[in-house]
Amino acid sequence: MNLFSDIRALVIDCLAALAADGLIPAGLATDAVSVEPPRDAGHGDMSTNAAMVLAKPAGMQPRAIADLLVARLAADPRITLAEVAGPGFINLRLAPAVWQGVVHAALTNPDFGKSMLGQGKRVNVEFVSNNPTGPLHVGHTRGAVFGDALASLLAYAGWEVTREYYINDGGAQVDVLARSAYERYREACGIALDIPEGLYPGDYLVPVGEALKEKYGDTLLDKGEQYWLADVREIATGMMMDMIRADLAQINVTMDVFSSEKALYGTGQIEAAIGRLRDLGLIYEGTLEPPKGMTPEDWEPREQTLFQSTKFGDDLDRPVMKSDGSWTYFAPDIAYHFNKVNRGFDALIDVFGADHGGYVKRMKAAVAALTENKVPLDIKLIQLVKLWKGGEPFKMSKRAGNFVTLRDVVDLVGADVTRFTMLTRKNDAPLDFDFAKVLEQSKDNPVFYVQYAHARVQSVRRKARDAGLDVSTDALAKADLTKLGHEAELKVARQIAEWPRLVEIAARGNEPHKIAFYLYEMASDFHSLWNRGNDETSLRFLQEGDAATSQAKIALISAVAVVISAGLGILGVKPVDEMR
RNA sequence: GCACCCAUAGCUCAGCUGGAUAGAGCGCUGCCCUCCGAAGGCAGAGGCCACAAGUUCGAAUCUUGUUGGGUGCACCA
Repeated sequence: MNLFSDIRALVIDCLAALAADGLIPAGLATDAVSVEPPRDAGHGDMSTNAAMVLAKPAGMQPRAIADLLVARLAADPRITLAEVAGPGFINLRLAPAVWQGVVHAALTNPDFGKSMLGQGKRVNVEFVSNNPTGPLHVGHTRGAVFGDALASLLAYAGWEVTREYYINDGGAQVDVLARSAYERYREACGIALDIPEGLYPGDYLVPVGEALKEKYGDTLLDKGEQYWLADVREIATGMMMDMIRADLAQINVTMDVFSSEKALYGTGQIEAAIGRLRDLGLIYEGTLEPPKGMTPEDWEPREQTLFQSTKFGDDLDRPVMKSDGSWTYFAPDIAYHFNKVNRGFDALIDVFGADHGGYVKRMKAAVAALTENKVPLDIKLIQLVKLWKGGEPFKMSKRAGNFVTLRDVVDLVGADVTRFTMLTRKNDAPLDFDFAKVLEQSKDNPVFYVQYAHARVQSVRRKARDAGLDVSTDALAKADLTKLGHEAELKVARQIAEWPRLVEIAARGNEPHKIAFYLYEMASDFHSLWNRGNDETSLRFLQEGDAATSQAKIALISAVAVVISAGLGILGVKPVDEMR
């Protein structure tokens, strides 16, 4: 159900009919024909650029095509007015019944807004994916919220989505974790704590130490790490992953799949992935030039096994094997992406922190090479979150680790506010998060404003029901929407009609923030329509006309609530029914 | 030195993959209540879309260059 694609289909049909009649050349490409809401509502409900984009290939004046097209379009019952304007736009005015149909559909069709854009294809969204060495902090939170909302958006737009977490447990930092946990184990055994430089000091490892004490007693004391490192690493990473899962649960993020980097070793998958690149002639032994302008101090030329990523748009070829013969971090990453491809995904999305920007080209190059450009990889970079409180930079009271964790944020403002706020910016723009402002009950706080709109609709419905109006879905579905005619009401109807289209636009660009902005606009349109004071006066306003009019009004605002609820659902925010 | 991201109203930011006179909120100015929710409403001022070329019917949007800010740049993940 997308009014804009319906009307676009109509335009295309009319063009075909004109071609069939020999009035315009046959076989013109119509890809560039679009139907959009005009910027200025005074221009009509919709406008199409068809005449302008076809003028050149048809070898005709835009005006001539437009005149022909207008005549055809006007014959459709949905169109009440079609006229040529400006350089060749065709502005369309739609019949009231069309808008009523939209409101009706929003109320009665549970799939209103959903799209088949994804055609049921499988997409893998990989996000968070941080090292299992500690709790999630604010930066991870933004990535988590973004990835989760993006996944929901794509699901809503017709993709089959897998949410995936890649556990970076193969590198040196999990050894550091194990050593840090061992210090906590000693502490649990009654030995004074003295954490060496370079280890993780966070007190979140205290329970790990205790668990180790529980399991091993004091048998690990005074033993070299060759005796305990592997076991302690296993237990510590396991507990860290439990903690991370619990952190994610705090903001209602649930992963479908956890993949482990470590688990790739020894399976032959890395060798297979690199082998495939080698078969493609993209692996060679070579020596890289030092980067100009900033040669590292310890630079020495060394021969490495390199992947020819420059063939796929990277700036340098990248090492997959160190000079000592072990894999670089890039190799398992290639294997992991190959693994995802082999699991049958039609598209891959990675959500990275902005500090991994330098990694994007090589990863895309690897996937492009492995799949011969068949499986697209989109990488979304998440910019930093700056924390504030009432306009002042926010500092957490000192805790172990000295960073603000996901739990800190959720404790202060709750999961819903956290999620919505994190989505009020494009992923590639820095985000200001002000603990005071996000809780403010005012118009310039989008979270509140949207929730308030939803709550207000529910409140009006309750009051109307108590006053004896039938507000059941059945009754509203039959409401006579021709009673709606005020400009503010039409504006709301137009905004509702925009919803399915916006979903597709947001999904096409992997941009969930557009949902948040849309919801704010929807709320704003609703509030200006319903500027009738409190619920009591709202009710009186409702009852001003006859019962049919009242019902039409309720139908309209109920449709607003349906759309807001759907949008919040994508963002992973629970709509509220009552403001406190 | 190279690459990536960013640059839009005084402030914080949208801007629909190229559309018409560039939008919103806050702030500012003026009006509307002063008994029912002002958490409002109406109106207004405010712009060289960083700069310069190019592409075409048409550019904030695409290309190239310049300036200014952020990030990252070989055996760390």
